[in-house]
Amino acid sequence: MVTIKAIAERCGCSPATVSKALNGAPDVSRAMTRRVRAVAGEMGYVPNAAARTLKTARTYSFGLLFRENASMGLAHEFFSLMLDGFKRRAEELGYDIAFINRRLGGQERTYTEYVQYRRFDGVAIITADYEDPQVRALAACGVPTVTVDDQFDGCGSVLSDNAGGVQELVRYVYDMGHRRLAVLRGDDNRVSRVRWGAFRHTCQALGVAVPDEYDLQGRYHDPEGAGEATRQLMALPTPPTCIFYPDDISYLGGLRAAEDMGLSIPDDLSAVGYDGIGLVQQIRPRLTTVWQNADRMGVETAEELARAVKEGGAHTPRQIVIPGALIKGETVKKL
Amino acid sequence: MVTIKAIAERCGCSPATVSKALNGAPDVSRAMTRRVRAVAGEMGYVPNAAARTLKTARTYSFGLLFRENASMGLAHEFFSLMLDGFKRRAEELGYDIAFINRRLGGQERTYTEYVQYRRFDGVAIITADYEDPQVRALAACGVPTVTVDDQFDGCGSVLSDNAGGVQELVRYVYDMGHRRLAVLRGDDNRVSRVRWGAFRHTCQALGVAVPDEYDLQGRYHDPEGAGEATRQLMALPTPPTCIFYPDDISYLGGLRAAEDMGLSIPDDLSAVGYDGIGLVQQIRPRLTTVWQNADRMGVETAEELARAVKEGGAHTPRQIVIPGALIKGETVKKL
DNA sequence: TTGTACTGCGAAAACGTATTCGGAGGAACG
DNA sequence: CGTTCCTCCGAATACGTTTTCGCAGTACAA
Repeated sequence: MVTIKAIAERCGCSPATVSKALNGAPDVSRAMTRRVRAVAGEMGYVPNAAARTLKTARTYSFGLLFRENASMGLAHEFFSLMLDGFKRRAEELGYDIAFINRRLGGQERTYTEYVQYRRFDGVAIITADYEDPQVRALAACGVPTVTVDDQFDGCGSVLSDNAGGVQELVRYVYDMGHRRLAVLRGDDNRVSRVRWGAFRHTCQALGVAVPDEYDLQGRYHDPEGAGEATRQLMALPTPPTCIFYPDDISYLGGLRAAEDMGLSIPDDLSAVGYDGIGLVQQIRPRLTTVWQNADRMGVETAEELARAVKEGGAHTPRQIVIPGALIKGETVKKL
Repeated sequence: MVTIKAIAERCGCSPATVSKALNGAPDVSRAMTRRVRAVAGEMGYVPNAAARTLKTARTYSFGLLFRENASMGLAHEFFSLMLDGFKRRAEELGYDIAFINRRLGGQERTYTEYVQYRRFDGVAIITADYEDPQVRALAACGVPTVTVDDQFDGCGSVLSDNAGGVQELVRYVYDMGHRRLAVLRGDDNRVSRVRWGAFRHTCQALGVAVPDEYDLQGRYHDPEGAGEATRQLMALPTPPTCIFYPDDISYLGGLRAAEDMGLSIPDDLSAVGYDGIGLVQQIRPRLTTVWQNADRMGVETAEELARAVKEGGAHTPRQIVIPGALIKGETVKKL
């Protein structure tokens, strides 16, 4: 490995001058700068990140925390698109991405300790379990942090406009003539509560009553559970005319269950999802759903994080809300 | 930030002793070791990765190269599941994961330079464009490397058993009575060539002739293209009885096209895919396809990489082939 | 001539850790 | 008592870089 010391010898100058020349310091002559850079180039010099970090206390890299014990994790298009956007924008801004562990030299440690060990400039918490005390500790440990789809004191956050999306979706279904609306909720977390609140609120504003038996607790990305819920709903004396599934994947379970019962979507039953997953849009009937702008959420996460790092203590964390878009498919029948 | 020097003062010993005690060196007494560790614990000591790396020339982290200009990239379940397995196993083995760029301090550099900059202990090339000269240079630069679904000299590799999978698939379709088999190929790369070769070879062994008009060049994960190909094939004077799509997602395009033409799968046309994506298995008719064990491929990649790092020059790179599994769905009709 | 200002460079220290080597002290042995 | 051996610890050095500060030299003005 060639070091600045070796370059200094070849150039007949000191290592200090080499360092300054390579970094474009003003107190080195143009001639010297050119010479140093030429020699560095021909010797194949590559700086040493560890040495640089040790000296400057900066790593130019972001730590990324993904939930671990999740059902889908990375395999969900929403999260992978967000990661893609985050990674792309962070790299444009000059930051690298590394995953955050809780393992450190064979031993189990906390996220916070790991982040201190690696000296990340900033931390993005993309889909962790926000109830986990370790996650909360990490968000509060002083390293610039941005959370996605949840909100902590002192941290920036990027939030999908779930309330707006649900409202638009409910209004659309209402406008199509539906009055008997059933909802299947996802796992209990902030996103679910926001969506459910928006659902109830919008229904109320429209004068639509939602009886208890139309309001079911379910899980995200659980086609089997959604199928079971669908059977249960359609067996009621007065079944709903439209079911709000917690997400596009769960809807697939509902679709299967409906077919098994001899019901056709949308002729016998209307249905909507949430997420706007590209793959699901490929199947017939095309699902009416709300598309979440996952890529842009990742991009905004990177930008907010970069701002937080750059501005340091002077930074005022922002709450960034990203709107989605209603996809009018073929699964809601005009009544 | 508390350093070993601070611990040394509190313990009344030297930094060297602290370092040795924390690392479990044999030449420090049990009593001293206990005391140092206790003090380190109560002072909240966390080692500094940069300093350690500078001294030891090891980072305990793997660089990960994902293709950049891909249509899907991370958003494909196959790759995200593989990444998940890779990450999980690597962390169990004590390695962290970071993405590989080609940006370094604002400037565009090569992958190789970036890897040298970060001093990764090993590199995994998961879905890069293997024709890219930069990728080939990285694989040849001396850092322990494992490639997935392609093979380079001197590097370990983890390969999906595409030949075996295709062969099993073709035989199954043949056994179901089909003799007019059409194939839509994916983008031109090693995997496609292996699959196509296995297809031709198996057909030949079974005495099935594949006319040129049954053999189409297409792309991966391209439902529109697959739909177009399907229309083209079904417009032939003697259309095929079964179409081999390059992957599960492309099949969805075929399914739509068939429905548009008033054809029912599998009654009027049989179809098979490749990948075994969970989401696609949720839809009716359930697709007959070959499931690839992406998680295990990721795990094996991590293990082979760890071996290569551990054994250093003495390591003999392995070719690890991971079998898939035929999923007998409902899209191939018994003739 | 003296004084002032600016330019271009280098010596040296520092970041936090791991490792080598030697020395002090004690125990065991002849 | 002298010798050898073992245990435990610390001084010193090195890893590669950045940064501060001072110095020499030159230019310019008074």
